[in-house]
Amino acid sequence: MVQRTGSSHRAAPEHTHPDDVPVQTALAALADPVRIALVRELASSADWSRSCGSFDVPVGKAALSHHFTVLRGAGLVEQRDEGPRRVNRLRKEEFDARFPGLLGLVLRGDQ
Amino acid sequence: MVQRTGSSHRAAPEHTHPDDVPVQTALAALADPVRIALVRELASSADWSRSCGSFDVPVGKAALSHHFTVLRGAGLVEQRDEGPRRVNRLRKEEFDARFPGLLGLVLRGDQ
DNA sequence: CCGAGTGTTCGATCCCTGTTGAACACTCTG
DNA sequence: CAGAGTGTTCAACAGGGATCGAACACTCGG
Repeated sequence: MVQRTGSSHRAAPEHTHPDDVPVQTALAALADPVRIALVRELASSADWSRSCGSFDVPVGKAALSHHFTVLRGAGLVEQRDEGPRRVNRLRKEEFDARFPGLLGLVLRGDQ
Repeated sequence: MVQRTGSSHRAAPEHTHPDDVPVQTALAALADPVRIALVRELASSADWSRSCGSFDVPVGKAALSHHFTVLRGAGLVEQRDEGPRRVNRLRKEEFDARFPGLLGLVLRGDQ
């Protein structure tokens, strides 16, 4: 069996590199409880191991899809299609190179 | 003549120490163009040298007053009454101790 | 004591963002 | 090819935040 992981007929999600993200956009993306939860949960998981629906947040899938769009637009998350689901990866290195320390502040989690 | 600087009959503004500020609040406070402008302009001025009305932002004084309330609530700004006006100080050290690097990211100003 | 200057508060408005349910699109399995 | 699972898009809605003008409070200088 061939592993066609990554070559779907679906439109690939649009990504924004952290280098192209204004500070204000990055801050706004992280100034939301649901997205903070997503980023934290994502940080404590292996890359590409979590599909969008696998997160423990109290919102429907429509809102969830919206939040991932925001995270992508802020250069925080990279997504890839794997069969029927869309798996995620936190862009730690790239984002930290652009905004040193910012991600760390959010992940610290001391309120 | 006596310098009564600081002892007015006006209610002193309520301040929040950065240590008591949640990350989300700090991020939300900085995720606004007007407040970013205020913080930047404040950073390039001497402490207590700027009154609220002396900032170059395109909003009326009602909105301006609101923004300073938000900045105080995020532990970013300290205010003191000097006669008829309220002068400001950016809480660089305290805020940076609580959120290392965050203020620096905003002050960098590379979009 | 009056007036100018400064800042806050209040009410109203507007817009943006987060949310939902429903419909749709795509993938894989039987 | 039907159906289950996953995620996006759409229209609609609600809530919050930013904004303004007006009224008010306070300080200082004539």
